[in-house]
This record gives sequence, structure tokens and C-alpha cells, in this order.
Amino acid sequence: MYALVDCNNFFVSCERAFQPELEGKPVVVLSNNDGCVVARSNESKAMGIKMCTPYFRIKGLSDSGTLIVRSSNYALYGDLSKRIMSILASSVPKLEIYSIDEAFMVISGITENEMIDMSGEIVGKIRKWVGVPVSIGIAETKTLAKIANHFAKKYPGYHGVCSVIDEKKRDRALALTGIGDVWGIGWRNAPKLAACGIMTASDFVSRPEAWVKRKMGVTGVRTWLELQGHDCLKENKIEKRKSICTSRSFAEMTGDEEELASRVADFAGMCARKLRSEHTVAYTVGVFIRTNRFRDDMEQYDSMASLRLEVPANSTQEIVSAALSVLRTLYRPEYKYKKAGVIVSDIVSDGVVQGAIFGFDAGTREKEDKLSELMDKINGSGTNILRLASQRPGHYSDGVRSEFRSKRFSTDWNELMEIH
DNA sequence: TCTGGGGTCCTAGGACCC
DNA sequence: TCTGGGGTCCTAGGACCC
Repeated sequence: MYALVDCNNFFVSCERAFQPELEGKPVVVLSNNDGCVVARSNESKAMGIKMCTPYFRIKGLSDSGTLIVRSSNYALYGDLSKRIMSILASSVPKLEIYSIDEAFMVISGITENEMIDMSGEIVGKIRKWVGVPVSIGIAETKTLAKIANHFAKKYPGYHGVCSVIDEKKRDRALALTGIGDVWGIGWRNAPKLAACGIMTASDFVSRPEAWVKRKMGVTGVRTWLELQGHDCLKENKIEKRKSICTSRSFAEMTGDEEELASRVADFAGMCARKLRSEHTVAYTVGVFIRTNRFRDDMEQYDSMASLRLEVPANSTQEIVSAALSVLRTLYRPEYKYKKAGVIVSDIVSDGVVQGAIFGFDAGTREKEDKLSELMDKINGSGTNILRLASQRPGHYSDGVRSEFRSKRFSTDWNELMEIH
């Protein structure tokens, strides 16, 4: 059995946990740079505000006080997520964390009813201890658990827990689920399927496998099987991540190469820190820069290139210097850039790196490791007090708009005290 | 004027090999 | 002048997810 725990309107619920006055009001949370809507309360959904609506389209509602807007506050969301996940981890033998606000509990050896009871207790506990409402969907496969979760959220009668283990209930759920709401069927495939007369999950499973294969490839077949109770997504590799990306849009476009370089150096430095915190090193350092795709009146450019290191690295100096040399090959002075990013990939555990291969100086490496370690210690989380000359002072996210951010209530004592 | 960030997997096509 | 069949690896782009 899988039980999918999914936080309701997670970012909004985190804001409400420390600002109870937001309860019952229409609230949205914006993406980085205050770009567009990434989370909505039920009240703002009811107003017809869609996911990914750019802020400037709802600014009127915000200014008039009809809609409450918050910038995203990842320090807060990440911390509350950690608390929720630790409650879940202590409740079941096996937990697969899927995203910041979702996790699959993997359970065997108990009955469906016992599972439902246990889930109800977990919902209550998280609400009481963390202050965030969650819903739980129970089924034999992850795709079905998603559907069950959807019902648990949608109908208050379920009190946050819905199971579709029972075959009759499952069939009814499939008939009531629009094809576009099925996990794994994206917005591109949904209309294609609708054109073939497939409107619900139930219509989809009634098609033959060969037809699904032809229309949607192997991933479609997996979804088709999952909906019928065949567990195809069970492999839970708790591997290291395969790539790490740090990127930001800029509040202001820039055409200046040195400005761009200092930002790319920052992103590279952040990637290096993420690698070190996971005790991994990367072979490949990639950089991308792009213009503002919404400006039809301006020339567009979007380019990416990467460089493979002979010896995988995680020191700030090495990753930054690689990223900057890639940037030099990408940069074109005739454009104005809106976004840049660094992606490190071909990641391996740092234990496997041998010092002196390919004539690499082991002594140099050791010095760099020590320096990186020291930088991590001094810099703590996010700040850039000790940095390379090529990096900008301050935080790598500076120059990103965040006009409506709430306090870092649960992680920053100084910010919390400011409100008292 | 203002439009996010961070991931994974699959596929098609090119380069290269025998 | 003719120009197969089978394989691997890499990359770019598409699609999906949160």
C-alpha cells in the first residue's frame, strides 16, 4: 500500500501557520523575483486566479486589498517541510520524500481500515504540531494514491483521508477523474487524448495497451498499468542527485559581461556549496544565459554550453573558474540578458576521487578543500561574507525582487524579534 | 514596465565503431 | 559505381513533475 501525504496549498499554509490573520482570506504566494503565482489558497482559487498568473495581472487586486500577496519565503517553507517529514518518518518504517510538500508512506502488513485510522491520526498530529493541513490518499500504486489524495482534498466528508484500495471504489474514482488530472498525463497529452474521445481515467484504461504505446510511448503505458493497480513506479533509488542547478532571473536586464560574470560566479559558488553539503563532486559544469523571452521587440538569445573537468570538483574556486570560462564562450555583447544559471552534473560521491590522477597536484587539492570548508563555516547559509574576488558581495539572490516576503519565523531569531 | 526555479526521464538523430 | 546491418555513446529537445 502507498499512502501519499500532500500538504494542502503548502506555501500558503506555511504563511498562515505564523500569520493566523490570513486564515479564511484569499492569499497567493509568488515565485522568485515576484514573478508569478505559484501557490493559492482555496479562496483565491475560487476567485478564479490561475496558477502561473504573472503578478502584474493581479496587482490591482493586491493594491485594493482584495487579494493578499506574499513573496516566496523558502527558509520558512523548507523548515516546516523538514518538521512534517520527520513526523512522517517516525510514523512509518519507509518514507519516500517526493518534493517539498509531498511524501509517499510505504506500508505493508496492516489492513486498509487500520491504514485509514493511522492516516487520520497523522493528519491531526501535523495540523496540531506544525500548523499545516495535509491530506492522505491510500492505494496500491502511486498514481492511484495521487487520485485518492485528490478526493481527500476535494471532499470535506473524507476528513483528509481517502482510500481507493477497494476495487469498486477505484473504478468509481477513475470514472470521476478527468484525464488531464491523472499524474503523468501532462497538459500536452490531455487534449490529444480528449480528441480521441478519452475524457476520464476510466476511458483511458479501457483502451488496449498497444494503442497507448503508440500514442504515448513507454511512459504512457506505465501510467496505464498504474491506474489498473500494477505498481510500476516502485523503484526507490535513494541515489545522489544527478544534477544541481542554481539560476535566477534578474530584476533588471543586463548586457554587461562583467556584471553577468559576477552573477554566474555566484551561481557557480552556490552549486559548489550544494555539492559539498551532499559530499559529492561533479565532472561537468554547464552555464546558460538567456534574454527576456517576453520582449518580442528585442533580439532573442538562449545558449548553453558545458565543460568537463578532468578531475571532478566541488571547490568554489574550481567550479567558479570553469563556469566563467564557459560563460566567455557564450557571451554576445549585442544582447540584454534576463536570466542566467549554472548546472553541475555527472555527480559522484566525493569519496571516490583520487588526488593525483592525471598529474593533478594532490597538495593543491587539499588546500582547496580546506579553504572551501572554511568558507562554508564562515558563510553559514546563503551569505557570501568570504568570497572570491569574482563573486559579488551579499547574497546570490540579491537583485531579485521580493517585495512581500514574510519573516523567517521559524529559522531567523532576529527577524522574528522584529515583529514584537 | 512587470512573466520562477529545480529536477527526472525518454527519444530522435548524429557520430562513430565493426 | 555500388553503398548493409548492427551496435554504442552522446547530445539536444521535449515532456513531465513539484
